[in-house]
Amino acid sequence: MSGLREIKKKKTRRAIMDAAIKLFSEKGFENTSVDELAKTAGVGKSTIYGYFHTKNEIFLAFCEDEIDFAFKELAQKRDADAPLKEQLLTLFMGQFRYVTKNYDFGRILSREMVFPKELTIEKSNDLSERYLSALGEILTRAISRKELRDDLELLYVSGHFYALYVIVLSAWYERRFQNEQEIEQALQKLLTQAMEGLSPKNRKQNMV
Amino acid sequence: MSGLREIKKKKTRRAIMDAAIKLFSEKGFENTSVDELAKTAGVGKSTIYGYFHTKNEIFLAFCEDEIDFAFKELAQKRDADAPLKEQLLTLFMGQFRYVTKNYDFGRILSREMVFPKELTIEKSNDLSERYLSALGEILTRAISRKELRDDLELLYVSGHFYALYVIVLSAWYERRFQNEQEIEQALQKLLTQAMEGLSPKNRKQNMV
DNA sequence: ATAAAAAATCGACCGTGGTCGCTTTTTTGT
DNA sequence: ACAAAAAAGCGACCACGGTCGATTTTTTAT
Repeated sequence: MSGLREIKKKKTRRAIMDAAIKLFSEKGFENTSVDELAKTAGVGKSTIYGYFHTKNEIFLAFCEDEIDFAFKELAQKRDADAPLKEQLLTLFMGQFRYVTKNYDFGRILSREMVFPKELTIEKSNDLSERYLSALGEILTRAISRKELRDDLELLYVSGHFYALYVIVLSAWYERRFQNEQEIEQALQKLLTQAMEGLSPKNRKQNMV
Repeated sequence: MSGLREIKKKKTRRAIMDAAIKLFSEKGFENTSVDELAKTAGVGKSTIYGYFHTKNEIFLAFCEDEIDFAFKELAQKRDADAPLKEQLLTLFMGQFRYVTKNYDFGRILSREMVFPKELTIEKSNDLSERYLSALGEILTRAISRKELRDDLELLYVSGHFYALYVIVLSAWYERRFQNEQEIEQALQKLLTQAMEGLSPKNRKQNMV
């Protein structure tokens, strides 16, 4: 038979992840060494590297779980028929709060998601995909409500909004904003700009 | 007198930077160790840390020089009265080419610029400032030519465009695009979206 | 000119992420 | 049932980034 090996692998992986969740949550990513992780998981150090390419990749796996949770929570409280801008604001602010709950946590995650290293591209893309599909869903509904142009590629619209979120997050890490409120205002302005357009030709009324 | 100390400091700094330029260019950032840097510069290792907080910060200083050069070059060949979109495209594609000349180089620089660590925030912001002011200049002229709305905060418009550039760069690092041409097309689409707006209300004609 | 204070320099040292070659466990083929 | 092959596990080891305490150089004050 051949199941045994697979079962053990699952178990080992689980043990590593459990150790990661415990230690990262307890003492943060940077203060947890791989040696410690190995010891806590009850495996050898190189065993860990048989399951993950780098320490950062362990972190991404850890985030996957977390983000899953955060998204579910968000999905619950979000109103699928609220105005687009409002929904985007809720989504992004939720993510912002989650990501910056811990300063370093957010930076590491963002770096890895936005500018991944070769080794972590795969894991990183899993995460990005999740963002984009959450966005895509919101946008599709907005299109059908005629709140959004329907002549564009969805991915580029998602990308556009996502870009604005990323730049605001970046500004936060550059210390251009001090608090959540400033972030929200900035996001608001940028979203409005995106909707109305930057060219003088198009702007008219932005009433109903 | 008191000049002596300052003079020596200048010299030491220069020596470190020269070593950095030499070694980073020769063998790349990741393959150059600080020990090596110290030896080449003819100083002790900790001396280096008296001038820079981290290895990454040395890298940023190195980039400052490089970017200076790249911008100057760009400024020469750019046509200050070309259509806005064209100028932005030239600027961003120039930066893209420069930044991705070496894969790792670009990633490290981007990470540090977009999501800086506390220690490197200052240096990182110097660089961002340079981008934003280059952008600001182009945009100001575009506003006076009525190519751009004049009722917005300049920083937010710069930020908006910069965001689009960053997201395209990110997509490149995520391997969503294969070559320069795809990058350019994507950038083009996004810039157009930004100008025309994403709301169905505003879009009309985009002729003269 | 000289001594005390301040600043700069140094390399031995530390903890860490990641690798290497060897050992143990599981699978496959007969 | 057994041997050979393959996979998974291991911890000693390495190279690197960064720190520390002691030492040297420069400045300041008298």
